[in-house]
Amino acid sequence: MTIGRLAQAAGVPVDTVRYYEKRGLLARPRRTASGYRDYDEDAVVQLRALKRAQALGFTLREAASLLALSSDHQADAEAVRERAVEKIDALDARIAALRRTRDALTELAEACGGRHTSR
Amino acid sequence: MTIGRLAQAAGVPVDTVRYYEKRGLLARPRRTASGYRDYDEDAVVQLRALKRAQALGFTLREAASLLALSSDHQADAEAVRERAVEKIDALDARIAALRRTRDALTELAEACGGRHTSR
DNA sequence: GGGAACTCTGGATCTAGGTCCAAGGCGTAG
DNA sequence: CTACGCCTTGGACCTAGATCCAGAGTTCCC
Repeated sequence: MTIGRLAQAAGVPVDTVRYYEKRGLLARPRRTASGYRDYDEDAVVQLRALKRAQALGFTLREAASLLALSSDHQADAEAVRERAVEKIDALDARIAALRRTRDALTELAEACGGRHTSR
Repeated sequence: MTIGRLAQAAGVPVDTVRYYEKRGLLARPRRTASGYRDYDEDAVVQLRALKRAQALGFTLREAASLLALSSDHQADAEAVRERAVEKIDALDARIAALRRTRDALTELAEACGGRHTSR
């Protein structure tokens, strides 16, 4: 699969794929005899996952480390588990903070004669 | 209160305060006869709130618009309520997405012989 | 009154995360 | 074989969000 097809499949510009490779966020693909990058289906999955994590507010570096976590098959399980637990705690903290903001806004909406049913 | 004291109180560099003012994210303070910015206590609260929202992953512009929402006393209540509800929906979506990521990591941790008790 | 510490403005510089050429080499349909 | 579109690299350029000067004026404290 050429870079153009990968980009299309993942919904990102071609330049972005090359940029991620340069930053070390995406594995370097094989090359064809003529030097073209040659990707497989896994690359689409990885690229989509990167973009998803990024949309959640992680930096690219963080997003990459999240992905690396689940695909690192040679690290020993205990180490992976530890890093996963750290990430989980960080996520919990963020979720709690967002919830507090949400609740503050709900109060505001209600104070404005709100008809926004609390979920 | 001088810019230095404000910065200190809010835990940000002085340059950042001036930068926020230039970007229109922070109200322009009065000036002393000699031209020094002169802030009151409200500025500390505002600045802290800005930083808190930013830490949650909002851009500065978004953070400012969140704050504006609750301190806009001349807009009519209904309009404020509508905007608040929009923000709430966006927050809910983000919280849900973070929770999905969190759950995926929990599974991973458990697959690694996890002893991380699910909360 | 002297000096350190603070403030002013304007502009240069930095990182992250992209986006956009230019000049040239492939690949493929007709 | 020729077009036309895709691919290559390198480097310029862009926005957001700061951070860091320089050169000059102001305040504070002993």
